[in-house]
Amino acid sequence: MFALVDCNNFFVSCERVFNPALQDKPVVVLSNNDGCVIARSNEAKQLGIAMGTPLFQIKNFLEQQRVAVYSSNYILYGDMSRRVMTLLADFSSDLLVYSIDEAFLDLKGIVPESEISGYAGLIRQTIFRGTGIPVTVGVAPTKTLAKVACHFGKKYPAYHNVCVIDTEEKRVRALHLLPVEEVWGVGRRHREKLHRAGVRTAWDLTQKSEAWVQHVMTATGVRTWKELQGFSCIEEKSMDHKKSICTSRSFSDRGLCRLEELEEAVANFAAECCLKLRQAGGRCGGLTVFAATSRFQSEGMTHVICQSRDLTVVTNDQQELISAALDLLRSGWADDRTYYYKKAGMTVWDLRYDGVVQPVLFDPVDRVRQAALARAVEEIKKKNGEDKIKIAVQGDGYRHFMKSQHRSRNYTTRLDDIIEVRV
DNA sequence: TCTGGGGTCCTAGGACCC
DNA sequence: TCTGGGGTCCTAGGACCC
Repeated sequence: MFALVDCNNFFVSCERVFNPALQDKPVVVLSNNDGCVIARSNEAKQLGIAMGTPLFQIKNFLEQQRVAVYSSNYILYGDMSRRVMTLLADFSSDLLVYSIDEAFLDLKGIVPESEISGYAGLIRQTIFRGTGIPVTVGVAPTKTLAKVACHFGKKYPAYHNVCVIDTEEKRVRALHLLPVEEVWGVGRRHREKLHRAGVRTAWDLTQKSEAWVQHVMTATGVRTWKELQGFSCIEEKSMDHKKSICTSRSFSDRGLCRLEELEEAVANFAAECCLKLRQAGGRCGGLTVFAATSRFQSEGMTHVICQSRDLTVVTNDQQELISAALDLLRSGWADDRTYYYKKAGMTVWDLRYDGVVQPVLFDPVDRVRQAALARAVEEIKKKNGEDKIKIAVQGDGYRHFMKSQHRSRNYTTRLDDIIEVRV
């Protein structure tokens, strides 16, 4: 049996932990740049606020309804997530962190089937007491069915956020009640195709032949189809060994139009990628830099820069990555006219985690000096803080190009932001 | 005026090999 | 007029997830 533990309205719940006045009130959290709604409390959902709604479209409505609005605070959410996952690790040696707010636990051999419901309740209670975050636990023989269980655990209050699918009867009943588009792995495109074929519920999908599912939904769809029938076959890999790492941002207002501004942004993206790479203990064999005008820009005003490059020697050196990223940006820069770039970013790929570096005979880079410098910089950062030393081109202004007007404090990671309690 | 960020997997088709 | 057969590898694009 697998348990899926899913934090309820996670980003909103994080804000509520440190601001109890938000309890029972409508709350939304915005995407970076205060662009879209990406998390909603149940009260906000009841007001009809849809996931992904652009803020500007509902700004007045939010004010009228006295909805509390927060910019996203990923430092806070990331730290709260880490706390939740740390507690979860005590409940199974086989823990798979699936996203910032979800994890699968393999319960095989851990608890007898008759006690599973109680165990799930204990998980819920432990996480809430330890972090203040409410979670829902869904338990079933496959990960996809655990997702189904979790869905119903949230939907019906009588379950008290714990739902177990442990009999054939429960499985069949759950699948009949579940619209096919709610199934994990069925998105918008597949929903349309399935509806046209008369497939409305998860049960309907299981009644189709394997060949039909393979044709309509390819190999991933077949796995979903099997999982719904109770045959476990989705082997989610742990995210420790990512295949690529990306850092990207949108810019506020019209965007950036000068090369120097974009250079500053890209240098910071490269530095951020490098930090993530080092924290993961990896090196990369190549990189891509991109910048694009708004998706909503009228025709003729659009432009996309997207330049990639292999590295001759795998690296996680900050200077080298920043320098390579800037070369790529400049090589894609359009001189003929002015464009307003609304979004830019960088991806590193071909990641290696084995520490093996294959040298080349005529390497233009002095690796020994490079490593010595990187060590010195790292020491300074460790002693004085991550932001205390940087490459000059990173500048100090690029964050001003991004909007974040309703950010909460970093209650759990910054001493100056720690919460005060008066008695 | 304004519209997120970060990932994964699969497949078709092109390029190339002998 | 007519143009083989059997492979592998890579990549772009599509679909999905949170």
